[in-house]
Amino acid sequence: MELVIFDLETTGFSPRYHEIIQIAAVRMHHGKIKTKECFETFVRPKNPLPDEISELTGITYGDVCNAPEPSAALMAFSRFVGDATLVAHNGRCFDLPFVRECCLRHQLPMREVPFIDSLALSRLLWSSQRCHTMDAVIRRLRLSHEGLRRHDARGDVRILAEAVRHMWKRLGAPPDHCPVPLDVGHLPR
DNA sequence: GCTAGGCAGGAACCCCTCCTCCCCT
Repeated sequence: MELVIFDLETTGFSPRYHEIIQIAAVRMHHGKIKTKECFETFVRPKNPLPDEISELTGITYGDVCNAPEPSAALMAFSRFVGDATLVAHNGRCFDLPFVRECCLRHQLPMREVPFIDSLALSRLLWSSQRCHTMDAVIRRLRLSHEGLRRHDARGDVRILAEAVRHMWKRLGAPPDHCPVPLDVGHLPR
């Protein structure tokens, strides 16, 4: 099973009012993380970066001012994904709606892509726990994020890939059998 | 300064519905 673990940084929580400013992804093949097969791009927003977003993510105007426009960035991301299954943390309610809204806004034709929400892996693994944030998952798995910046998509996606690998293993699922039902997302064609 | 929305779990109630919280930047 070929997985592409991805993460977005945005200017806020609402796909309708906010914009994607960074996309990062890493490929996982048969349960092995391919650290050299990664995708990273900043995305140029139409509106100025809010100060609190720069503080949170470390992303500055200098990072995004000459970055690809959203449609070019998403098309490149879609080519990187290919026929793989997408994975994101809370992607069903956050990352995928942002991608879909961006496609609609830029009138990009879309294709369906299989998708796994790592939130579902966490809820299945620690069903008695209420908190399933990325930080909680990292803490429970005792993962180190030394040298990786949280809230930078490049750092988050590497931590998430490790987390997915561990949760998958702990759930006792073989690398080619997803332990939770597959969902569907959209990417530009 | 505002902004989403589907899910899980609990209360109240006997099987659903409603409510609140969660989760992402």
